[in-house]
Amino acid sequence: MKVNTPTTTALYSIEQAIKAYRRLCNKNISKIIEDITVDQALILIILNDNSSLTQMQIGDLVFKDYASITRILNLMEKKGYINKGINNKDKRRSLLEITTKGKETLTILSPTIQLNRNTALKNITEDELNQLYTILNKITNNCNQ
Amino acid sequence: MKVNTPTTTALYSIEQAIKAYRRLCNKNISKIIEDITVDQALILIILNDNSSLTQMQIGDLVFKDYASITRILNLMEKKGYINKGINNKDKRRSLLEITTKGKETLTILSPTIQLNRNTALKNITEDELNQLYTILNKITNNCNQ
DNA sequence: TACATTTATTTGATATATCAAATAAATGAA
DNA sequence: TTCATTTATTTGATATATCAAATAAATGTA
Repeated sequence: MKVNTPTTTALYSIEQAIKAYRRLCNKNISKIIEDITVDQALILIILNDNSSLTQMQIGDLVFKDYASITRILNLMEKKGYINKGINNKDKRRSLLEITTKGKETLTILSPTIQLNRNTALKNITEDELNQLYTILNKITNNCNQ
Repeated sequence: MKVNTPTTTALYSIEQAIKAYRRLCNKNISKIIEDITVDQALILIILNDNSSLTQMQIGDLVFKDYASITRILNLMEKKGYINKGINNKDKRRSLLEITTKGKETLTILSPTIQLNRNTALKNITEDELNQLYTILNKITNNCNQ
């Protein structure tokens, strides 16, 4: 395969890393809580830390299409992790809040989420993390021009 | 949002970068060829450069589940980009080959694929690419332990 | 050879990704 | 106020992701 130039391997390795990380997260999370996905857990964290976010804001935070957010939130409501009402100040918007079950789930998952991050970043220095962050941001900006 | 430690931002930025890159690729590719996706184009490149790969090998190369490979290849065959026969040496395996249409498509797409890579990596030095590659590989290995 | 095990691919079920179009509420301008 | 435009969310259609289970061919072993 002719994919061994720095250009191609770098982009290739991004895909590889994120998939390995997601697999790890999914595996460890589903060991603890059966019916929640990594994406749903992340949204739960966001809803727990921030009040009165719109679905669009959530989508922007997690880099997901608004259509995906609609569907993910519907599933999360069906499973009792969140409540979805209507914002009376602006009836186009929904009013999202985490339920008690959602908060409890976060408490239970919290060590696993931390473990996943630590596992992924084992033996990587803070310097390297900053480099990584800087370079990836350049790529993101380049792509979003 | 409390996601501003180096640990979290780094992992977060991987997701962000790969999504931005995929969006860019999809947008530019679909401008040229209507009915092909980035994933399909990548598999086409691989099939063009390598003969007699199994579906599992392709899956390993592009970090995809074998079930996904089955479905993607079926779509690609339906659209005439590849032929899928049976390997008579081992009848469990399929015999994959790129069609003339597939090769022509690659020729047409080749400049766009190169442009996408160059766009994404504009103003990033080879040193940085190597750093990126090294760090991401560490993450991948950490996750796959 | 006969049977258990392994390997390659497929299928089913469910979740997410993406684009386009639809819906409905809010806003701006005449 | 009225109508066009913008904004937030939803829906439809199709592609991909993921796990588990099914299928069928190949291989190993008694």
